[in-house]
This record gives sequence, C-alpha cells and structure tokens, in this order.
Amino acid sequence: MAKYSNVKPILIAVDCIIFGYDGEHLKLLLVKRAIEPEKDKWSLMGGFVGDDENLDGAAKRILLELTGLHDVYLEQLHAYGNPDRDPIERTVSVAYFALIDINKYSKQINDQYHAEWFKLKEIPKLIFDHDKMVKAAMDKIRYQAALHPILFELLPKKFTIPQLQALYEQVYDSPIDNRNFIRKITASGLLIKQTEKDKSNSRRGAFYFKLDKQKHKAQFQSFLNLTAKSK
Amino acid sequence: MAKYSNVKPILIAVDCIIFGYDGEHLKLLLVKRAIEPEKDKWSLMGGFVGDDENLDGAAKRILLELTGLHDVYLEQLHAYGNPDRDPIERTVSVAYFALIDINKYSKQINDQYHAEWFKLKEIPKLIFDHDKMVKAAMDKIRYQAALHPILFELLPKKFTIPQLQALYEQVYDSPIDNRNFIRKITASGLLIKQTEKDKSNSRRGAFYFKLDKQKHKAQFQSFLNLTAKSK
DNA sequence: AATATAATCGTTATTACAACGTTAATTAAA
DNA sequence: TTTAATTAACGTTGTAATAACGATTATATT
Repeated sequence: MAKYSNVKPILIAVDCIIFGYDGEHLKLLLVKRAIEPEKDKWSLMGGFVGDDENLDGAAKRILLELTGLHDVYLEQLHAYGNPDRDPIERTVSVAYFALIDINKYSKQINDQYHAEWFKLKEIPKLIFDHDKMVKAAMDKIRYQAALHPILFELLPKKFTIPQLQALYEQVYDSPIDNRNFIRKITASGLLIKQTEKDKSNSRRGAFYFKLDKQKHKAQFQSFLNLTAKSK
Repeated sequence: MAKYSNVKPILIAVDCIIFGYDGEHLKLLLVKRAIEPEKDKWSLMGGFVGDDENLDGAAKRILLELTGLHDVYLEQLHAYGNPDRDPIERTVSVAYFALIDINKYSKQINDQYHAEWFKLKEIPKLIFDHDKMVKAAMDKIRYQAALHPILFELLPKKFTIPQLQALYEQVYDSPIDNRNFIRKITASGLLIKQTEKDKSNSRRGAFYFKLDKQKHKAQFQSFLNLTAKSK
C-alpha cells in the first residue's frame, strides 16, 4: 500500500523525569549529555523511539538502561514539539515521569551516563526544554498526589511515617500537622505496621510500615485527599 | 552541524476530539475519512504536523480547518504511538481535545470533510485507535470538570441553568439534584444573570446567564468541586 | 384558570477536617 | 537512674461542605 506522500517525517524521542526519595530528600536523576550540542551539560535521560517499540515501551527501555529497574511507576506527561526545541534536527519528545525506589537503583550503571541525583531545590540548568518538562512533572505529581496515593511508589518496601510525611511536605513544599497526618494515613487503611523500628533518626525509633498493595490498588482510582493544608 | 545518525524518522500527526453541546446533547464532531485505508469510515479530524508548526499549532490549524473557529479551548490529551496503529506508515499521533460552542461552528466548512455531530451515546466505530482516544478524552473531561469549571467552554455566551445542569448530567451520566446544583453554581459567583429568558423549553422560560470571565479565569486553578453525587 | 417548568427558601444529618491539646511509650545520653 | 528527645496515639472543638429531602413561589402560555 502506498505511503502518505509529501509528509516530512520527524524524529521521536522520549525523555524521562525520574524522581527518587532517599527518606530525606526528594531527588531527580539527571545525566551528563554525551553528544554535541550541549555536550556535558545536564539533561534528562532520553532516547529515540525504536522501530518496533511503542512510546511506553521506549520509556521503559530508557529507564531500564539508566537504572536497571523493571516494573517502575511510569506515566506519560506531555508531548513537546516546538520546531526549534532541538537545534540539530526536528524532534518531538514525549516526556514521561517515573517514581522509583531509590534504594533499588543500581549505582554501577549510572557511571556510563554520568548520572547524578539532585535535590529538587538544587537542580542545575538543563538543556533544551527540559526545565519546562521538570516543572510540568512537579505540577502533575502535586495534582496527582492530592487525589491518589502515588507517592508510595517512591518509598522502599519498609518505611516510617515520619519519612512518608517528609515526602509529602517536600512535594507540597509546606509543613503538615503530624497528628492529623497520622490520622488520615491510618484511616486510609493503606499501611501495615511492622514490628521493627528504624532507629537511625531518633532515640525512640519509628515503626516501619509496609504498603497494603491490595488496598492500594483498590483505592487508587477513588478520589482520596491525602494532603493537608496546614501552614 | 551533523544530524543524529541511525535514527528512523516517524510521521507525527495530531488528532482532535471535538466536543460540542447544543443545549440538549453533548456531541462529538467526526469526519468521514477521505483516503485509503479505511476510506469512508468515521474518524477523528486529524492531520500531520507541519514543518514550522509546534503541536499546539497543528491542533489549532486542524480545528480551524474543520470548524472555522479560532480561540477554542484545546488541551493536549495523550500521545499514541503503537508501531501498528496506522497500517500505512509508522505514525505517532498526539491527541487533543477541544471544547467548542457548537453555535459558533460554521456548517458550510464541514461539507468538505463530510463532518457530522454524533451524540455521545451514538458514536460509531472509529478507525485505528480513535475509540481509545475518545474514551480517554471523556475520562479526562470528567476528571477535569470535577475540579475546574471547564464545561462552560461548551456553552454559548448566553445559556440557562437547566442547560448547564443537563450538560453536567450528561458528562457524568447521572442526575443531579436541581436545588443543590443551583445553590452551588450561584455560590461560585461565576454566573451573571441576564434580563432575557429562553422560552423555547417552557412556558415560564428560564433566565439566561453569562459567564463572569474574570472570575472564571481567577477560579480556574483553584480546586473547585462543581459536581454532585446524587443518585 | 390550568399547567408545566423554573427558581427560591428551608431543614437536617452527615462528613471532612483544620487547629490545637494531651499523653504514653521508648530509648539514648547525661 | 534520671533526663530529654522523639514517635505515636487519642481527644476536642468549631467550621465548612454538602447530600437528600420538603415545600413554596413565580411565570407565561395555552
């Protein structure tokens, strides 16, 4: 069958905004760009969409390349296609954001890409329109996290309530009343208390919790409101 | 400067999911596909992204071509890129949804494309993955309309409260308590009552209202909740 | 005058929740 | 052993939102 005539093809790339949380700080994984132009500048991890790949597949592959991780929370954010966004060649980029458990991340791999985790407030200037992508991803995460329990994707299997609260506080850049937070979280029924404690941050130690994955899945679509509006 | 080597270009299209509301029914504007394959099948209005166009620009152009309308509410929905989604040639489609005032729509233009408005519940089978796009658009509109006053984009300058309510009822496919609805809507302060009435649907007639565009803009980002949960 | 639709007013019970107070438990350090 | 720091839990109060009703009034056409 004939192909569409007179249509100029365009390159299609995928860029990943990768969030991680180490229990203290919300971070972004960036790589040093290996090719010209903008060589050695900080950039999102990206790549071109392969021949037999769909967009989600490309994003998964790129994420796997950089982090060694399968089964990561990944969501399409937005497609960016200004004609001049890449000075070399017309490229449309479909941006995805990923939420990963930073502990599962295999550090060896990143040497190849000169990858580094940056605290959100210390992100350097990025190439092309990647700054815009990061901002959009943050906005979307705030929007999503206000209604759905997505932030658990950033946590390790076992985590403490203080860690969880600190995560919410960083996403919304505002303090949360601890007493109301505990109430809301326990009322959601999403957490299963463990017997062990994390004693690295206090004398008393904070109990570990696990996510009840059944309930998490079941409640994901129901409009929760896990945020608080404290000063 | 050298181009990226070994990267296969892909065609980039934009497809528009165009919603309209005639005061009675929420509708979708579809066109009869003019070219093979799937010639004469119903389809979303789409087109390829031009050389000097960004994605939003392409969507605007395509919308203008079909409807004759500028300044339409338009939002990027999702990018679709399965390798086999278009049997002719690998094409990534960026879907946009549009909310238009159906009265402003110029009927002459659509003859060229054999366009037709379909009630939401009477949409025919569409080509390629366009069904999926329509479903995603409906989901997104429900999501958005629950928090932001976007449905006003579908209404003419002057509209009645019964029309507005019927619109919400169709979007959520469930009846709304009229007394609570009026209270909520008037409390929002978004409506300005006119002196005229629409007498086409009742003896008494229903007052026309206009949208307070200042307040609409101001309140758009604040998380409203304009929906009701009546049976 | 009858009638159908539009619009207003009112009530009640429930839920969500922010803001703040208080206390018990735990354990490292003094 | 006592002290201090921290986590975790329970309680209170006031307010706002709102769903689910009931009842009534208004209006203009037939």
